[in-house]
Amino acid sequence: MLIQTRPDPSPSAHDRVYRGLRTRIMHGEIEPGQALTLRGIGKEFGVSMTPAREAVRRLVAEGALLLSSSGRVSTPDLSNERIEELAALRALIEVELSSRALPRAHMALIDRLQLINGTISDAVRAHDPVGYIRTNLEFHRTLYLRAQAPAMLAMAETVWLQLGPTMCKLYGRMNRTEAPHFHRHIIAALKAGDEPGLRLAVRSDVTQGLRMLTT
Amino acid sequence: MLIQTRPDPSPSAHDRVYRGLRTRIMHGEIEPGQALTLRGIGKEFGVSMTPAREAVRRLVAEGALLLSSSGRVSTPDLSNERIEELAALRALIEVELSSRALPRAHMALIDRLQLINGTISDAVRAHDPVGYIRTNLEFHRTLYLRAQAPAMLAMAETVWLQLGPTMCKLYGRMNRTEAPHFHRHIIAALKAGDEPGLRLAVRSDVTQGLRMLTT
DNA sequence: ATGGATTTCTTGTGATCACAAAGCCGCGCA
DNA sequence: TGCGCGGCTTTGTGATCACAAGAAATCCAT
Repeated sequence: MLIQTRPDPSPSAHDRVYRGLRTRIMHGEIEPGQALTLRGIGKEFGVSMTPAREAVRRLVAEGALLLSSSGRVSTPDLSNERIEELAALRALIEVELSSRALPRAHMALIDRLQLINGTISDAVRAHDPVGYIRTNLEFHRTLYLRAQAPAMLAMAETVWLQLGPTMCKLYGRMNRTEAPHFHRHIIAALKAGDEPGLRLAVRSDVTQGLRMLTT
Repeated sequence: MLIQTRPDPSPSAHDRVYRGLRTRIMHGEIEPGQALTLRGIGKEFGVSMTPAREAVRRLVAEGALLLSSSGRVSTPDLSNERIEELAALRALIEVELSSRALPRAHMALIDRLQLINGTISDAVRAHDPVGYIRTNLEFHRTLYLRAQAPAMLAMAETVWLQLGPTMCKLYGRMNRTEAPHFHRHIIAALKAGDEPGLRLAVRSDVTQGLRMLTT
């Protein structure tokens, strides 16, 4: 069989599949318990089973997917204990990240955060759960990128990934009326250079968002 | 991510390769910068390239291996900033784990920890770096298992994994004279039920062990 | 019509192969 | 002697295939 001429020079096939699935999971576009098949993934991304399997294996290793004993793959349905753990991890890591970002947070960053916060409000008003989750993550990531701590950010994103399907389930059935108000606390603490206030605001935002996840 | 405690009766090929490489890396048996080949790994474990590639991809995703732009795979040589980040992560996560383990730490656990600590001293006296690293990790894991927090423990192990080759380089050229004395502080705090003391002891043990890693 | 057995289909697993790109070695030329 | 340069080799990538195990559908007997 001839190699199909792909115009993409840099991204390998498994990487495209991995990124595609990853963002879908992190943004909460796949609900918990949904089953996936390697051949289906391969057909969707136009590749064979081999890259699909590698991408799935990687996501399983990161806790974003669950591999049943028979090898079947699906999105995990988290227990309340697991959710509490992941929320605690978010609090630990993201508080540290925000604290490290504070000294480098200049006005341009704060402006961008306020802009993103406005987009969150738009998504809330439009009752768009996926848009809400995606923009909310963008808010946090924009702040944490300033921490210049890639290993910590990767850890935080791994936690987000594990919570993705569960957040899909939650925000699907809940109707927010406004953007999370702790984001305003975060921005205010950044403006004031108030580190204890920032830590408290980030911790509150993370735990408040996940307290309602535990049924 | 190795969450299930029971060994699978029929471990698949990629899982055997993954576990084999993982323990070798975590125990510091591979020094940083060492190159690996898929065919070599496959031959070593008696499998073809496919499971070897899946295992390598998984370890790359966990930060235990580095994939160069040309696809070559090797153990990473960490920068000082990265080491500092990982040390901070260890401090954050392991302090929390020890704190959660404290209420469940009974006498049998403390006895086991003291036994393991004795084995660490033996490894130090025998100038056995790999044995020292392995037993040291066993000390921490034994304590953290009591926290009943598998997601957090998995995160901690991922950090250990990333530090494995670097610890190999360090402990190879350093000659310890005694077991880490903060382990005695940890055991004392466990006996006394002293949570602040335990948090301080764990944090000290982690950061002290990694301060000398930054060249 | 219903429950159990059997067949069929689906799905994951791992080996193998063709191919491309990167490394490596040695030959030849200045 | 130093430096390209062309070929050979090594190595990763992804498609394809045979196989086994599980799930689903079908069929037969009561």
